[in-house]
Amino acid sequence: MTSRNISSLGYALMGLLHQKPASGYDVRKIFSSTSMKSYSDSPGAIYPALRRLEKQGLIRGTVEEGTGLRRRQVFRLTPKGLAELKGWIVLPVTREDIVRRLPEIMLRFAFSEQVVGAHASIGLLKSMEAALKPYVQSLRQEGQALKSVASLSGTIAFEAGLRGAEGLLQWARFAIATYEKEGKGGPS
Amino acid sequence: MTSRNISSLGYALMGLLHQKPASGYDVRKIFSSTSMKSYSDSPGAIYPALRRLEKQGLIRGTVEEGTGLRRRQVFRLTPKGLAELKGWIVLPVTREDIVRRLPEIMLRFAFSEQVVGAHASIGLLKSMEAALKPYVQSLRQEGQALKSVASLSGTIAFEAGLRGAEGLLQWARFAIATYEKEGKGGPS
DNA sequence: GGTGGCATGTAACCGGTTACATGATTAT
DNA sequence: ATAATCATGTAACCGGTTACATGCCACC
Repeated sequence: MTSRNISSLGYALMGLLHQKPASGYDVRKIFSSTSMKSYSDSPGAIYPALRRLEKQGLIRGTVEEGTGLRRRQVFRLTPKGLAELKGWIVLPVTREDIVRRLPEIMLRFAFSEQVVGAHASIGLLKSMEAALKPYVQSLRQEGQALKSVASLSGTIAFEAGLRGAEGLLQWARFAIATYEKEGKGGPS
Repeated sequence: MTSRNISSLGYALMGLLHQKPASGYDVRKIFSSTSMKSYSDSPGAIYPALRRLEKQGLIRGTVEEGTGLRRRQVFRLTPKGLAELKGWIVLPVTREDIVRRLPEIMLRFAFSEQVVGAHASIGLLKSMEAALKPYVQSLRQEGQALKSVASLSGTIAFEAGLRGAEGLLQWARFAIATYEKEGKGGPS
């Protein structure tokens, strides 16, 4: 049933609203001031996206009155929205995700612990690792073939992509180790 | 004069056509089979993009006949297209580029040597390094502030971004060193 | 009384995604 | 014959970008 016609921005908004109910303006400030700068803070993107989510029953906006300022509409995640958000987070990670939608994967991981729980975070990380391993492998092979035909700048640009993927794999392993250490010594 | 209404895909196409004249189908194969998988190989994206470039006089298509197959239209970069491509490649790198358009920057670098020359490659790398240094700096600061308020998965996700930026900075320095070594010992 | 920040919105434009369609040639 | 591959295209849809518009409040 989980309707999959929600953009990356839509999920980012739902994740934020799960942490804390907020207005469109609040969200814009978060996007422009924190490390979520990769998302647009333009009103032309955010307000329509909030309306769409509301129309789908995933969030609900209530007008706050009497605060002295102009009317402010605060949005909250609905139970349906929470279910949708959870479903999105626990999706398995494909190679296609790694190649073309890495920021979205990172967003899913960033939200995972608060929204679904630490077990989901570990699950996501292992899924990422599983997708990354053969990907790095294939990149290394492709790199060998490339060296003989491409320009120096082409080869070095490819090297950046390879290093990025290798670094990501190392990061995933470090993250898994961190979580599993946490699980043993930490709170039940 | 350089018209800046060209999408990232448009420049990718021009870069490929500079290396070697090709048909839309050729380009689709390149996108789907090489490390340029981050670009879409869908005909609905590529053929209209080629038409747009042709309408702007940046590329020119000629129909190849008599090869036995169906008609094949091979596109070539025009002088105007080459100038546009060069202008795009040597643009300075901004922080905004790093945060939101990194793949495009990498594409510019990959093409730089063949299209403009090694001096342009070095210029791009130094521009990247200059943009990256303060960016990594600010990320580190933000990371400190984040640790106390975010969830573990949030903190670790941020760490991935930080490592990525640090790795990129190291890569840029390695690339600069490679080019400068090359310049001394290599061919005039 | 004007500037700047708070807060929300809309409309035009553009380009990528998806899906469908077509026709020719080569291999089985 | 017919399936697969070569090769090109189009149309609907959707959402992000850009730019503009509005109105309230606080402060100087």
